[in-house]
Amino acid sequence: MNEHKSEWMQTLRENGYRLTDAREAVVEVVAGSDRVLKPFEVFEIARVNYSKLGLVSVYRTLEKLEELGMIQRVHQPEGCQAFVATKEGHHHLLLCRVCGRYEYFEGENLELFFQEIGVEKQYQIEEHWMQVFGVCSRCQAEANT
Amino acid sequence: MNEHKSEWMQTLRENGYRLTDAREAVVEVVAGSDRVLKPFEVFEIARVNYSKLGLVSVYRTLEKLEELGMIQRVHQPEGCQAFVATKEGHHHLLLCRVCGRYEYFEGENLELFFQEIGVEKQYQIEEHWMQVFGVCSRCQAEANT
DNA sequence: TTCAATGCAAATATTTTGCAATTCG
DNA sequence: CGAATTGCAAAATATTTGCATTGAA
Repeated sequence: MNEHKSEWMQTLRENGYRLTDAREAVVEVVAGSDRVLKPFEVFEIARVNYSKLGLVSVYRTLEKLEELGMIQRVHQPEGCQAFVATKEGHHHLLLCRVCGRYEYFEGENLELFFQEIGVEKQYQIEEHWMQVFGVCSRCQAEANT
Repeated sequence: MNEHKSEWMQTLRENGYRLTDAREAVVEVVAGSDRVLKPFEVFEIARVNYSKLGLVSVYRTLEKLEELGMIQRVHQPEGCQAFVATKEGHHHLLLCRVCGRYEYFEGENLELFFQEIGVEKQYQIEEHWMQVFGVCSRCQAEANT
């Protein structure tokens, strides 16, 4: 998972941001997670390794990571303040309602479909969000225990 | 648009809720709107006709309308605390980024597609969200003025 | 050495809760 | 009448901002 970490730190530097301990701590947690994380969760986890970390720096770092397209916001029934690492290209999210684990999937002709909707409804389409919720295999297995 | 109003009031009554002036004011605004509305916007608009209305009653009424499936929450880049009237069956939302106007569209084989994703990824699919953003024809026209 | 970045505390913004007064049925 | 609902004020949450201090380059 953490192939992302050095890459993200690199990108931050390239965009004129300094590489601080606080940023590294946040990047490490988010880049290395296979689950959706809320700012406060990132704070709690990152703080284990870097106790000086402040919650505000978590918010500020997440903001930059989102701005640079490394992470994206996830919308869930329980709230919309969680993030996941972005994947190259345009992909869609599949989320486990129980544990928050996530995966990406591709929607072949969806782009075309949305363009057609735009023509039909006379909207100039700009973007689309798609998320699918369910229970991942591990959580299904656990439920049967 | 306000074919909904009496229908919603009816449904509230059928579910054991009382028909109060506060509820009527909120229902009238949300049922009659062709745009996405935030709780505070509902409050401001509804208050014009019913000045005694409190913001808390708006929240509480919206909660009930959502619970009974008459309205649904909309997720947007700027926030996720807006609501629209629900449409029968499962439809997807097309939203104008500029004015907040909304329309529904149908996704023919999408259900099947999501089931397939579930099999492939071994997820037990429960629900999906899809929203498309763009600029509606009226706002496009205005931009050229 | 310089200025971006930090962490704290305080300020905002949003939503929820407690409660006495009101009102629907 | 009695219970559900209201609106206010206060509390709880979540996020942002101001600012003196720290630290990366």
